Amino acid sequence: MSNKQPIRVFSVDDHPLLREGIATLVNNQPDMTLVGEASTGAEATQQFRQYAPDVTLLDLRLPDMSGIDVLIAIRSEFPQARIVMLTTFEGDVEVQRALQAGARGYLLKNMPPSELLDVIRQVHAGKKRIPPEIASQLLEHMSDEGLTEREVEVLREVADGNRNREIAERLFISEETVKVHIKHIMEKLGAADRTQAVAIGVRRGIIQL
Amino acid sequence: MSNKQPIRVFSVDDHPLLREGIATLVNNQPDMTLVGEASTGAEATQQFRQYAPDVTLLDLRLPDMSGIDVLIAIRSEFPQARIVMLTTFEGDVEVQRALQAGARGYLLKNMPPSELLDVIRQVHAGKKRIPPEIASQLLEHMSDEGLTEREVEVLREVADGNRNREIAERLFISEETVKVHIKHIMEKLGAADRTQAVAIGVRRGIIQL
DNA sequence: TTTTTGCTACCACTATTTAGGTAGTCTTTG
DNA sequence: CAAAGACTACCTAAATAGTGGTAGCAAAAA
Repeated sequence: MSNKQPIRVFSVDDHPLLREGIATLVNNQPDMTLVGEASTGAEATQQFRQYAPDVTLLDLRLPDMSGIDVLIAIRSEFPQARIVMLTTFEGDVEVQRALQAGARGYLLKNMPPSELLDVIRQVHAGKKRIPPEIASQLLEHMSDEGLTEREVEVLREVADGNRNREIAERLFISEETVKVHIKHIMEKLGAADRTQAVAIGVRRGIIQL
Repeated sequence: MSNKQPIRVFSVDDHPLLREGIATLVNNQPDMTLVGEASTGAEATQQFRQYAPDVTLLDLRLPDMSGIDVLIAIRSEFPQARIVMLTTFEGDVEVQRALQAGARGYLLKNMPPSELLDVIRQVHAGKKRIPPEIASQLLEHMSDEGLTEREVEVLREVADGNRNREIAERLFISEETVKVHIKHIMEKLGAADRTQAVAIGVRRGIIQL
């Protein structure tokens, strides 16, 4: 039973050097082959159809679109697709959304290669694999249910240095309503003021600067 | 004259996958050899003495210390060291400090491998090499001379959601002085309020969340 | 259908921030 | 040594932000 088909791996990342590293690593494994590479979301969905990989390594941030959107696009067409999200850092909001969207694994790019190989094998075997340090982060913020769409929108305006009156004009609502939104944002994020709300929002990946 | 010694390259980065990619790429060039790798600042300075590389690729963010501090440490011992900074993103403050500290090149990690090889060869030949998109960013903010140490300190406190009174207590100065600092910070960064000052500070790499 | 959630809006009041100016001390630079 | 920059401090006044409570409406969920 040692003559199984190798795991067909597909890598999507806009860092050529990192792709090169993944390629070298994967192709050095007897039970894996890298079948394709893509550097944008558009390429990714297109090449997925072409190569039908067993496991896809998908960067969270791509030049043309969010990795999560790519994930959703691929899974809407291939619901059985096994996709592992790869990212440089740890905004827990993104993790949560990725898992809800059907990611089978989540990896930080600074992890040892053995970890990556392990996750590929586990995910290929049908399991899910999320590293404990990420999982614990998730649990930590399960309680504070996320911001609503509108609240995120307001938070973005706040981060741009707009005052409440300006935000009101830009979003076509009253200044009082803006205050209400900001109050809720601060409550949910546990922020003392709007500035810390922005800081926390960035740290958690709710908004990006 | 085709039988030159190969360029001895040394790579310092805490991302194993990226190091693997660099290693593969460099070792595939006829005129280069990778002579060593390090993943922390401590390892880096130690191994630099050991390997005496021609060109060093140094990540800006390392787990134990800033890449700039490593740069300074190495160059204080080996002033002729040719070091290229590598980073994922573009906070122009860091670039400026790295160049002032004697970096010979500055590269974003998402650049094509050919660019990396090009920079290695140019820097080895004694030239400096900064990509135009980074150089232009530098010029853009040359005018607004940077924040002072104290101002950066205050900006960090602001980002933590502290009010002026709290910042005053934490820094053992009067609330009025805090106001003055924040006023100067906003002027220098071109921010409309403290919140935007934090946002801009993060974007420029002055502070990190 | 009743309940909940999200978005909207207003009021009153307090707290905080921002803008403007002046000025002393110390260190670094020319 | 004079000049410049950095840090400190105080004052006044206006603008903005934050707190707390009430409430209507529509859509989604129970």
